[in-house]
Amino acid sequence: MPELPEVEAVARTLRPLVEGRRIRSVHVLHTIATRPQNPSQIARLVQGQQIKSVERKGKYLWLQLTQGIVTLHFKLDGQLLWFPSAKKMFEVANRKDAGVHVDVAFELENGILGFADGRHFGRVYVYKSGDACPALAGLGVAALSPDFTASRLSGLLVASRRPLKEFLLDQSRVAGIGNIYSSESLWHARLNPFRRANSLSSAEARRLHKAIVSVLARALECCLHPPPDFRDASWWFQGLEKILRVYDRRGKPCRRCGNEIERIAQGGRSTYFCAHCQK
DNA sequence: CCTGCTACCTGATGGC
DNA sequence: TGCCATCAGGTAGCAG
Repeated sequence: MPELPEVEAVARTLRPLVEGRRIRSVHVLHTIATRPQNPSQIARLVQGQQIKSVERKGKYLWLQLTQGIVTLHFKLDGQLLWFPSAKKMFEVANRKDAGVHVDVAFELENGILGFADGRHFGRVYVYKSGDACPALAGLGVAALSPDFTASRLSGLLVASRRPLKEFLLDQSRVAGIGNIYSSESLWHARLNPFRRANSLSSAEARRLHKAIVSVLARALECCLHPPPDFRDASWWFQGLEKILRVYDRRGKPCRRCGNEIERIAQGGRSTYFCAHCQK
């Protein structure tokens, strides 16, 4: 559930399911998801603890325990699954025919929370506190948080000479924007992805801020209707293509000016944009 | 410090 | 149909 809106929708769906529950045990089924932390280390820190809350910053999700945290990062394809019992989970998980790859399972009083990722990119780590997690500590201002203001964005832009597209993907500056919503935000702001961050006028910076906020908010609404269904391993976010204006539209007409949408590579990732109306 | 490149995995898709 | 190349919503780590 890659970018901020998807992870936020997951967080909201997860809260009523796990908040206040106790973690009876942890099963690490694929150690690649937790390496270099080992299963016994994880079990020792987590088992028996209560989940006080579910938190999110950028694309990171974490379970706040009585003491310590469990961070979850879904990378490209990771997802959460919910099973009524360990028995039910092992009936479908990690069998050749089923296509359900649970890497880590948390056994709670009311069911099993599985972290699943067939590609094994996603990661689950345990820390004694939020401050002890370097990845969380390195995140910049959270997009959609009250701190993410136009002037805050403007200050960050001025300090960077990177192309706008790469600037937006840098989680240490603004946390939560990924490859889809960076292209979308630049299209809405009518800004060319090659423009240097520090070349923007203050009016352009405000335009970009407004575009980011509206793109993420709209995507979140979409991600909540319908909300994630952890009981269905084949479930995925629906209908996002309806709200996307440029992403994955190479060769199609720009919805603003009719010019052909281009796809180019920046920093090894695809950028979609309209060369005619994004200046 | 900053930037650019590679690696990490697996599965789906498209061109020939 | 088969095969190979390319692509995928992300980030850590490393070299320069």
